[in-house]
Amino acid sequence: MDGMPVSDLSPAAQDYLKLIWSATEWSATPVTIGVMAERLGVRPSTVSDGIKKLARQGLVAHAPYGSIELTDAGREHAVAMVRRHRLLETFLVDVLGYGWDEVHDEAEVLEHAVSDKLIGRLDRKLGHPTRDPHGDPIPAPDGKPHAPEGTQLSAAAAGGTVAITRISDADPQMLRYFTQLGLAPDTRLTVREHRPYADVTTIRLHGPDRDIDLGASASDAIWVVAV
Amino acid sequence: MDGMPVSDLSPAAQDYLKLIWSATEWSATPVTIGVMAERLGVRPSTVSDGIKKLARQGLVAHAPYGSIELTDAGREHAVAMVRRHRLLETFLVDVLGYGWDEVHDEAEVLEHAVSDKLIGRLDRKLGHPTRDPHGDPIPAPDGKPHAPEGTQLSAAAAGGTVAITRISDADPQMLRYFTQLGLAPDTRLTVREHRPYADVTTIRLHGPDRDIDLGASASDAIWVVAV
DNA sequence: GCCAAATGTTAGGCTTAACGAACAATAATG
DNA sequence: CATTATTGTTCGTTAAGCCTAACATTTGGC
Repeated sequence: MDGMPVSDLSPAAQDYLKLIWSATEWSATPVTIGVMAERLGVRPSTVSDGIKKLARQGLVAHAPYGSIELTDAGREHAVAMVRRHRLLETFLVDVLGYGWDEVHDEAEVLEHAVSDKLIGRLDRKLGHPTRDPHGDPIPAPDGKPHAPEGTQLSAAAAGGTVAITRISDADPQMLRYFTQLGLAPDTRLTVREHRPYADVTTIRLHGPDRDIDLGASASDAIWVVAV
Repeated sequence: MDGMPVSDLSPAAQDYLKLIWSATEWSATPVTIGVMAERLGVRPSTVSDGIKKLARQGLVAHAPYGSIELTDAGREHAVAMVRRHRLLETFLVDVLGYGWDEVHDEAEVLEHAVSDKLIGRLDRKLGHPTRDPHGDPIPAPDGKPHAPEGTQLSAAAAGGTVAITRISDADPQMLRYFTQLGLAPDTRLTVREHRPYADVTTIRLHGPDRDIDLGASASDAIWVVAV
């Protein structure tokens, strides 16, 4: 139902589609021009122009002043880009020995340069992985979503013992902080308490048995599942 | 005397510099606007503009209507790009299992997208290789040339037994043909005769003991050393 | 050594992706 | 519910990198 490979889109178009898809992966917040502009580090006017063009190409649905949604064709390209990004991150960590906090920016550039053939080879080399180094699901070649699991740490019931399933890779700075603390995918911990007005969640790490206070942005970035 | 990493140049500028360097690697033919335009697949006017800009940046020496030469700074960037290209080709063959005739175009794109850090990791992963899959020398990080060796097959003495040291990667089509024939770096053969006006060189492959006639473009693309 | 052919340069346009400024529409507040 | 604040859109520019067409300079043949 298209024939156009994702590589035929401009890097900017690829970024737009990937961002729209990613923004709705873990929450249902509607995607707006402003949010996109901020995350892409460009001006709203630039995004407004760009979205208009994607709409003309039938990749997004967008009425002026309305919110932005992917069409089926647009979603297909977006998922292909996410697959690229996550396979590349996995490669950088597993094969080249990068730290999991160092891979995001590198993958961000590479994802626009690799061919479908290279992605296929990489997938084979890596043993068809289903999770990237942050625990994010890697979509299959056909775009099947690899259903995500877990809830944000900020929403996990106090007292429960959980394992980290994913950590948002949006902020490398934060990832380095987590590394220092010993927080990574598969780390086990107990949720001790949420202190609502301080926006602080206290957790206890298993193993070192250390207590850690996390602010809202940190406990929103960590996804856990009960064990 | 620079500090500017090669990644700060535009992809087009990187291509120009790499091409100028490569053109003089195996022969002393002066580089002209026309040659560059043809190899890059763009119009001479485009190259003329581009070279003027590189001259302003102090990366090439070029007086109007004159020939084109790299400055020391330009050479540094050019060699860095060649290093990237050849390490990437080696990676694609050694790690991802590409055929040596499939890697050129992929590397051509990737070389503009990888970081210096990635190149360093790749080099280590590959065991600091000194030759790429075509037998071309991989410059060291400091730009030291890894002295080339051998002569073109077209210039090798008839009757001599030689080993292939490199095969120009300029034409993937030709590489596929060579693969079919069993010609690759390290292949041993005997030069039987050069027939000057037919522009044909006859060689005998060791092992299969097969005789092969090669035209001028083929016997220019193959470099050999006496064994 | 002159003139034509080959080669190189300049000038003017096009496209993409960015910007800022001015304007339009929607949302929020009193 | 009117007015202000926020958010989104349009429009005119800019910078790269490409193009074509017109012009300039070399080079090579006779």
